Amino acid sequence: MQSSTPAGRAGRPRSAAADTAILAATRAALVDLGWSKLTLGDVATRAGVAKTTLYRRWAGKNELVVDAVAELFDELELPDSGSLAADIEGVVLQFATILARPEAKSGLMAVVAESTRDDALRERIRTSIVERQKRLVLEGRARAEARGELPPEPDAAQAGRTVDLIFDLVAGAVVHRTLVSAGAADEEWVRDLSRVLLTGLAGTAQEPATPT
Amino acid sequence: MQSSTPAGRAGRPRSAAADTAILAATRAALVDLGWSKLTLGDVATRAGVAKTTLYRRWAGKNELVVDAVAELFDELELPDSGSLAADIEGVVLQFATILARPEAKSGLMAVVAESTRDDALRERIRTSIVERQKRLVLEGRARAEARGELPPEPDAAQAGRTVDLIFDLVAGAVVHRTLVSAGAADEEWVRDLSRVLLTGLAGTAQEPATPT
DNA sequence: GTATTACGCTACGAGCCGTAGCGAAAGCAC
DNA sequence: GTGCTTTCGCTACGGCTCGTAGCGTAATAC
Repeated sequence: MQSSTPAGRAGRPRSAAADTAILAATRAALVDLGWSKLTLGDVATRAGVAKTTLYRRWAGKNELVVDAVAELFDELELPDSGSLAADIEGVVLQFATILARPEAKSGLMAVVAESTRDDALRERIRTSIVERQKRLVLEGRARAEARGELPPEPDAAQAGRTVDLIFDLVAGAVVHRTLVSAGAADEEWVRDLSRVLLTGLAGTAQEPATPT
Repeated sequence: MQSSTPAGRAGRPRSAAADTAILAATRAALVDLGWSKLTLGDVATRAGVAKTTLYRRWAGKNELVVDAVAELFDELELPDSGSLAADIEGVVLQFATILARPEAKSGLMAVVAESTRDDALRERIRTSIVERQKRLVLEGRARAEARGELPPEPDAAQAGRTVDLIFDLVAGAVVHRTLVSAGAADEEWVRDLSRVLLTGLAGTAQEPATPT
């Protein structure tokens, strides 16, 4: 591990404590004020740093909030529950729990909205938040195939498309449920969701699961 | 149409032309500037009205953009295509087409983000945009039951939950695909989506393609 | 005609933005 | 230790947008 001066740089190193303080202050400000009323001056005051320090490290409000929110999603893990349905329900519940926090809600959606007009920002969101969680889908599918719950997908292109689709489907559903419908993504809802995902609409009224 | 003076109000009536001009100018400003750089002064100039006129009709940026975006989604219709899969694909493609427009993307997501801290705004979004489209799910399910494609749902509470779930699932998936993954919600993607919805994950590889 | 309301215009204080400039502080190389 | 380099805190600034107040004028109902 290279120390705080990675590449022979001389001079006073940047305070790592300031970084964490700023990101924490950003999340606190998101909770108290929301996206629109959040000002960088206020964040700097909360973090105990000067406003200029903040501008030296982040280009603006968008990038700062992306980094502050990204840390929230790093704790996501795929529980090994023994069945595909339980795996899905477990990880979706984790995701819903994170997304229920006010700093995640207002922050994430706001930067996504901004990213529609800023390709660099969208890439930052994808690499630091979204793409890192796609591993959960891949891992879940691999486990399900090993258990015999899902047939192996021979076509690689089709498999990739399916992974992307599942990811958009699950993440989008939780987001829409939480933010737009303003409903709780609780265990009952997650159970219904996993049932539809596994058996389809026709299977919702019937007895679920019973994998071949 | 009732004239511009609905209930015995005296005095000069509000210009209906100004309303449409303002909403159109708002959408144009969303395309040119996006949400964050959109200013009410600019919208007023584009619409050819005074800034004070704008403030007399809308409380702020949020409410204005909700109304401006809501008009985009009124054209949604459920095509009678003869099968549930085709119905789903048709209406999802319509939704995706609307959401691909820049004024819909940036405007809708931004107000949704704001609504996480403003209950009145979220209600406005739900009543003027979201809830009105839930009829599509209800109508599609009714048609599918009539065709025998879906079993009737005896439990009313369960049926309501399923409708909400399907709505969150479909709308959320299209939004996530379009905005976060930055992929095209084209015919191929929609076909995959409807297949997963109808047959579940296990069915995706077993009965592929179904080439038209 | 008269009352009432909407409209266009101007002007204003307030707040935030993003940057510049300065002196001081904190490490690194020697 | 002595320098060198970079970061830090602080202050100040022009510029922009906000949302409102005030005024005279325009348009309609009675």
